[in-house]
Amino acid sequence: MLKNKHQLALLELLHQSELFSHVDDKSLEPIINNSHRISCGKNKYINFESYKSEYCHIVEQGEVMLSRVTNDGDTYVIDVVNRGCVFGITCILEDGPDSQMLVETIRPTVLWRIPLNILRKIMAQNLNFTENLLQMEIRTRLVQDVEIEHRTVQNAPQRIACFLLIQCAFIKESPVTINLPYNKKLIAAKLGIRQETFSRALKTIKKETGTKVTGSKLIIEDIDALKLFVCEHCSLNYPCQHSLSGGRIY
Amino acid sequence: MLKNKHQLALLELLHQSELFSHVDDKSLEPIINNSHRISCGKNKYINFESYKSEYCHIVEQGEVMLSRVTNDGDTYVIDVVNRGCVFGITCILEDGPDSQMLVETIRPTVLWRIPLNILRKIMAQNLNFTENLLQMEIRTRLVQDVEIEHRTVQNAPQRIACFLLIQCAFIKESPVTINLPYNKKLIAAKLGIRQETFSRALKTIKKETGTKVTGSKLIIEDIDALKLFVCEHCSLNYPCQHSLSGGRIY
DNA sequence: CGACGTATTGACTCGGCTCAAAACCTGTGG
DNA sequence: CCACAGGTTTTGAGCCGAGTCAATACGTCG
Repeated sequence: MLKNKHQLALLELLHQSELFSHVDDKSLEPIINNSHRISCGKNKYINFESYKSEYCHIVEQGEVMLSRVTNDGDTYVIDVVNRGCVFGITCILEDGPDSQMLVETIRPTVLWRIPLNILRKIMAQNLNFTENLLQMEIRTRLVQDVEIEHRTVQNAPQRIACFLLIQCAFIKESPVTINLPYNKKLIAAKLGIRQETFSRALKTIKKETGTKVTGSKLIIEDIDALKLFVCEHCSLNYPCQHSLSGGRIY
Repeated sequence: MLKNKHQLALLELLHQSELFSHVDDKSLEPIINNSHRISCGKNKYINFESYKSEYCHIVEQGEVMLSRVTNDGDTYVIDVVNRGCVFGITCILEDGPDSQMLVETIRPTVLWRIPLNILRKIMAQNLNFTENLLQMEIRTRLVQDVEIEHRTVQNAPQRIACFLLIQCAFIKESPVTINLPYNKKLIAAKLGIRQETFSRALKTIKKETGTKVTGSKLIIEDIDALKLFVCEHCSLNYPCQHSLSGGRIY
């Protein structure tokens, strides 16, 4: 089967993504042939109108915000995701509930719309895929569990510090230089705090842990000080594997 | 195979539970024969020492609190569960992360310890079971999602009111009389607030919605007033199915 | 009846929110 | 290269919800 360059990019994406990495090329074929490529600029809404969806999406490039909107207009940011992330898979099983997410690009983005019934066929034939999906679902649930814990027992500076530790992943030696992955208002929203509070809390972190901040660039002089600042107030131990490893699905 | 009365009770429990209800008796046989019955009083810890568990549990009767403990001793209540609930199934797949829950009975309780490798065998043979597990895992994750939303956008009286609405399930006509399922301190903990705040917030609900409170008995005079009080501040619509229907797993 | 656990109330503190203003950045066009 | 506009971030002042600690009231079970 002849493939164009977009389809080849999709194939590579599927190979790299955690959910599809163990599926053989033959089974991926129907996905390639039936998915729809969406390319759009920043601040666009995807799939907003349809709640009970027959599609899921995978991000090829760019960045996407997943959020929920209450009936009176408040929003809560579920997560901000990029290349390789799958969302909308919640309703892969018939008669399951849907997730009612609002999906908005925060920079120019390419993503693919995959019909769920294609995935259902793969499930029926491939126990590996189903188990992999289950594994990722479990992991996502655990991360959320920890998220609730943090919102219950941690204050704003601690939550931000935890976010920073996750940004510098498994790096062990100080100093570490990192760039914030998106703007501060969005990070704040993801952590469930206001940007003003974020700004002030960052100053607290600066003072307490000797971290340097210039714009969106941070220099963590002493990573152990950061760990001391936050990891005692958590049920996990650094490096908290399943918070770090990607591969969450929504 | 001759079964004793405890084993018969387990069989009945499995039949009624959402996770196992579609599994045929022949496949349930190994569960019956290899599970261990645990009967204990209130305020006992179950399975505390072993994090990376080879067992899951199902509650036959009584009530159990699932919680997490941070390194500095703070606790957060994940859920309070009773008959039919399965927990510890998080590590059903090898090399997955464990959930590190603290499990404590809050009244005299009977539960069964089921070896996970027995369930793995059922998974390998029974796609229905695996899909059912996946479905429940997805539903649990969605409930948690809504939980995070509520902790972000709702205040204490609203969260309590939501809890009350769930208690009276699908009942549509006022007035409704309900009994709180366990003591107020624990309800408060489950909602992520202090018992003093709970007490004061309940008074607010009384004033705002005309609900009557005497001890652990509540009379909701006007269920629409309660809905008005809380459901606008939520992304779901009453009756919010997947918050209500049981069958969460942990 | 007394004792112990549970629940409520009061007084106080404090973290994070709100609203408003100022400062800073970045890109654009003259 | 500068000026300006728009967006983002920081700072300030004040408020309010929920936490804390301590005292009191209530319930229930011996």
